[in-house]
Amino acid sequence: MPDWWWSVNMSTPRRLTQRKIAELANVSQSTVSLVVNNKEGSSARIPPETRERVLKVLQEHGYVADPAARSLAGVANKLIGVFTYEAAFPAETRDFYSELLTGVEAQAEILGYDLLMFTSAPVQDGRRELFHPTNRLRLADGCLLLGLEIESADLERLVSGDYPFVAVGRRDTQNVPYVGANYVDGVVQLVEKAWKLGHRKFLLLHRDTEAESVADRIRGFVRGMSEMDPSILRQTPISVAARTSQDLWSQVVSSGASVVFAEDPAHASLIYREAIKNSVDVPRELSIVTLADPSTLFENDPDFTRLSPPRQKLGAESLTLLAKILISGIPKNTADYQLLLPCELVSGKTLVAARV
Amino acid sequence: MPDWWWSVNMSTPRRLTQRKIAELANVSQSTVSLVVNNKEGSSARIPPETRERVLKVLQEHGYVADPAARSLAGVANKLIGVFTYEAAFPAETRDFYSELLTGVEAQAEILGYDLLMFTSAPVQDGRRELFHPTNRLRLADGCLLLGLEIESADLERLVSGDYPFVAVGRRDTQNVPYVGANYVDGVVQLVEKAWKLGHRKFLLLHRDTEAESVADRIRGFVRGMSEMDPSILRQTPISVAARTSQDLWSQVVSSGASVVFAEDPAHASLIYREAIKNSVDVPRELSIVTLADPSTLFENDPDFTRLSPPRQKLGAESLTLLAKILISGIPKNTADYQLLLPCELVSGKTLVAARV
DNA sequence: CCGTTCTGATAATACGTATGATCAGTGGTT
DNA sequence: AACCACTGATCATACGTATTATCAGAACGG
Repeated sequence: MPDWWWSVNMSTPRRLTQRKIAELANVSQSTVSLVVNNKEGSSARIPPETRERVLKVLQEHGYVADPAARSLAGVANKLIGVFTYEAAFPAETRDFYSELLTGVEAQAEILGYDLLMFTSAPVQDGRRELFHPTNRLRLADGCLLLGLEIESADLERLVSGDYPFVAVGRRDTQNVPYVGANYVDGVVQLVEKAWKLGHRKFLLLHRDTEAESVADRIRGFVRGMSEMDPSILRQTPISVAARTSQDLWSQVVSSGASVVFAEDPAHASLIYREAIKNSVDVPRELSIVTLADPSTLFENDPDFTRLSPPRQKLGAESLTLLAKILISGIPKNTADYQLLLPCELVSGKTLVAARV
Repeated sequence: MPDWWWSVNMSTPRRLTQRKIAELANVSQSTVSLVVNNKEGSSARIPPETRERVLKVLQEHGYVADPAARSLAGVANKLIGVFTYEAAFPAETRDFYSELLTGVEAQAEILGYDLLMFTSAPVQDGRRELFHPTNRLRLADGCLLLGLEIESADLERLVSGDYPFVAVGRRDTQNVPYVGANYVDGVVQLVEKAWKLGHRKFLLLHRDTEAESVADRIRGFVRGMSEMDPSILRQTPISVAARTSQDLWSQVVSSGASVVFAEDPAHASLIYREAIKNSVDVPRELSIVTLADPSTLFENDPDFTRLSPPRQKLGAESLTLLAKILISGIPKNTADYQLLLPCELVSGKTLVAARV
């Protein structure tokens, strides 16, 4: 950060304030406030004439209340914070966040919320830090948390701090409101489907992470396999995907699998390319299934048979849930505030009957 | 103002305030503030012991200043508003905004700004309205304006209202600070290049819009052509692109052009497909040049020879410029605050020598 | 005519932070 | 002793809005 930075001085051009409106309309500041907020009833009696007069002045001068002052006075600001553990827009992370944000944005538009992106959070080890000395969480009415992995410590601190928030994606941490994708059931279905197509030799490759969304998919795989045949499950390799393309391929070959479940589409893509290189026909000799939508970065990918988490809907529903929480207060029993949305199953072209 | 406004009540869980810290550290609130803001000098004398003691309490309780209160007290909030005339994240507009926002976000991270996306602005005729009764422009220190077209009225109002802002993209309106792409010179170069390759029959198709960025490209085309040969320019059609694929194609055919300058990559894409359909070889029989980067939505596009506006850089530089304005105050002479960045010229594969 | 209720509007205050003005004390100088 | 310079810290106030309590006057009922 450049060092002239902190010298920022808001040479505030004097704001248009309620007091000035009051002077112009020949009333008191209180009256203006009451008119602005459309109050009426026993405690705020304003006859139509006066109201009109004030409204006219307000209109003419394009008055807008200072949100900071409102906030300080205890009024919600219709401001939702959005925290992403990684930069949200760059190409690498775009596929993941962009869809979610599309949903969030659309819903924000509908519900009348503005979005506060916490981009100033200092980056530590490639990840943004939620709780830093100058975090601005409180500026927002509540906050959405996005990220493959979310620090459990952060979640606990938010919960114990009574801060209204919603995590996007299922979370293991206690009392965390979230909206996630139902990966378990989705993967179970995919396993069933492959099984019915005659596959018996499976391989599951997944990313090396503790993320709940990945764990859920593994869980779904295990459940699906054990529903089909527990003894086969026992011989089925479930491994972290290798780093290099070649190693990945040898994982596939040495497993002897007829169908690979690649949790990460990027891995599916690499495997597919290696298959071509090694003259292995996909899907006739090897079926590939992936458990998320592929990145747009990988062109020339086949139309993978896959699980498609409803990312836009996840974003939209998260915001809706947060709005609910904001209105009805922090929930005691968060179980009511934990939502799982079904994944779509995309047929694609990379899963066909196993060869006999 | 909508009437749900007041119904949302922040059941504020009592904040951790400077006063409480003060009690715990046995000092006054003022002292805490001074420590928090790291003040020193003649007007704020705090001996190391006291400072340490206060810092320790601050640390232990994880105190964070209320941004609303700070803002009210006149401190800049390091908050930059981002206004897009269309939704920023959806696929249709993603190509345009996403690159810009990537740059903005990266720079915001560097300069320590948070971003406020004005998503609550009501949509009128498919476009968001900047000045609406509940606009929250003032919540931000300043604002970035994104959009192919920007209402001149909005710009004037911002200027006359002394509101710090920067438009992304060159603007005709007086006294508007902006960071834009130098389309004129870029297109001139492209014209020269085509000319040197022997092309004499040109066609320029552009979108039907008053947007400055489009006008600049047309201007560049005209300048380039007239530098080559004014008499040929006079015979060169410069038209609004037709709506349908077929009409577009007949525009191309009837012009007899050996090279088409398609301002909008989407048009280039359609023309390319029609060419294939009509067994016209691109680029050997028809060269195609486009004046922006193609959308990722159109797959199977060739590698168009094109002008590539530095969108990420545009975003980053806009934020930098706005930051400068915030520090040094609203400029009187905005000429110093109008920046044009050079476009990159991508060679691509769709412009080759004209047939003799 | 007096107490009561109702009406229209305002005064006063709270929200949490930043900062210029101020104050009490201390040590030094003439 | 009177004056000054300096230190450590606090007081008081401003920022703009929301809201409660209050007030002056009118209308009303007995």
